[in-house]
Amino acid sequence: MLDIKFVRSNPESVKEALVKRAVDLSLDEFLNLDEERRKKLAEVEQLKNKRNVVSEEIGKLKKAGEAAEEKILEMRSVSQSIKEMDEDVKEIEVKLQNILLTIPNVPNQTVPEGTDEDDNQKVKEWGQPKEFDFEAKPHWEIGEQLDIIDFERGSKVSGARFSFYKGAGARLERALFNFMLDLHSREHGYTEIIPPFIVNADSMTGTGQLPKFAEDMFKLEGTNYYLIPTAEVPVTNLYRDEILNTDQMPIYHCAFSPCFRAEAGAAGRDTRGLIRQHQFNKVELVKFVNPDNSYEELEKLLQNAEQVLQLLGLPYRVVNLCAGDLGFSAAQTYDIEVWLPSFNTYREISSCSNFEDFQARRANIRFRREKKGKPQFVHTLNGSGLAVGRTLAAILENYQEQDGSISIPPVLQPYMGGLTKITADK
RNA sequence: GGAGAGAUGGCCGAGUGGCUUAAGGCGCACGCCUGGAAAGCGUGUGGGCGGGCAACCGCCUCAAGGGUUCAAAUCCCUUUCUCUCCGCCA
Repeated sequence: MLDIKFVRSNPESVKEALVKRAVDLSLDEFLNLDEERRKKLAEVEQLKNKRNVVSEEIGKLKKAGEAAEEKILEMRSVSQSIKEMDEDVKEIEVKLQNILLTIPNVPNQTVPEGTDEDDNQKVKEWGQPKEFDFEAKPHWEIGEQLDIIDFERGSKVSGARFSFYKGAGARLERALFNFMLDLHSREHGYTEIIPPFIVNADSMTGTGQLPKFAEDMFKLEGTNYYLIPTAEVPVTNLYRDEILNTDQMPIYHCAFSPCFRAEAGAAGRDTRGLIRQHQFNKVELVKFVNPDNSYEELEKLLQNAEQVLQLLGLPYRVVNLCAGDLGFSAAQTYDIEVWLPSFNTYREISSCSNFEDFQARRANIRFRREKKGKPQFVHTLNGSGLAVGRTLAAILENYQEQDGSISIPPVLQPYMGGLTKITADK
């Protein structure tokens, strides 16, 4: 959410940002409502002041045993007017809030212009895509042939975009997220969190999923609960409505969670394999930092996520998302894309963003620079570190051998009980 | 799930319709005192919104939302959360 005072005093910058993002939204209604609200507010506050003053007089008159009927009658009608005007103001405020909640964040200065992913700016490439001297198989075929992933029974038991991990596949998944959590908590200074996997609507609003993206999520029928689409939601909302002390900042959390996504607009896309599932595991990195250095923190966050791929020996590239491809809440985002041989291309495996104070304002997360200073909003950042299912897919594809087996990356072998290879016969 | 009790400022805690612009204490900040410190004394000490260049002024805020009243922390209703007991349960 943008600061209403910022929108009021910088309408041109906001309009420019909307154009840059190719979002069709007129600010004029908002600006008019804002002016109307302030006008009515001044009027009703003046009446309330009168009521406060006169009510006190009535109290004194009554105490002194004097008549106060006339003033009481007058105040009765004043109170009625206040009630009506309060309703008007409230109505305007609801409208303003509804608009404000649907205005996306302003992209930062360095975000490249562009309308879709083709305009994203390549920042770096790491590793060489491996040349296979046989035909590289897609991970779903490998998974089925090794009997470590079962898509068919996933469909039977749940539906499309669900799957079972089995045997060495289940163990590999577990090895991956344990490896990631150990790396981030031991080497990178993140405090580990296991959050609730179900949250309320306030939390979804705090991070920006609601009100605009309700159809992307699973809501539990008859309740106010949602399955989380990422650990970002519960972990960012950890400090909702709190004022943090400077000495506890910056806060780094890493969190494991399953993620649940309705994939409403993705019918027909990535229908096979692990790339686009309704449920997948992810290790998420979340930071709460001082606004002064949030962009340094973004670079460090990106490096922490990249490190996972480097240690796993998976080739990847980093792109700086253009304005048109940027998520609703983000001011800047780097995507990390891993090489998938069967797709013959790079696919997103992590998204690292600085939200500046956009989420902090929605979720009301503040801090004080000095002990007696005014509270101000923190900057929040997060990034996948990494999406576990996609990482597993990347390992199956990049580490496949001609005989159909999979070699286990050395860093994972301790997590696999020393196993170095997954073969069909086991 | 059943029965009951609660929710007041950073913390503890008073307050059952107007003398509360939330008592008192703790904590914190500043000052006095001191060679320095402690103790003591004094002053100050939440958040949001609106107006104003500012000093400052006004409004709102006693879990949240509604209601009664000229006037609500206080009375009524709803919701949320916490605690106790019972039942069930990984």
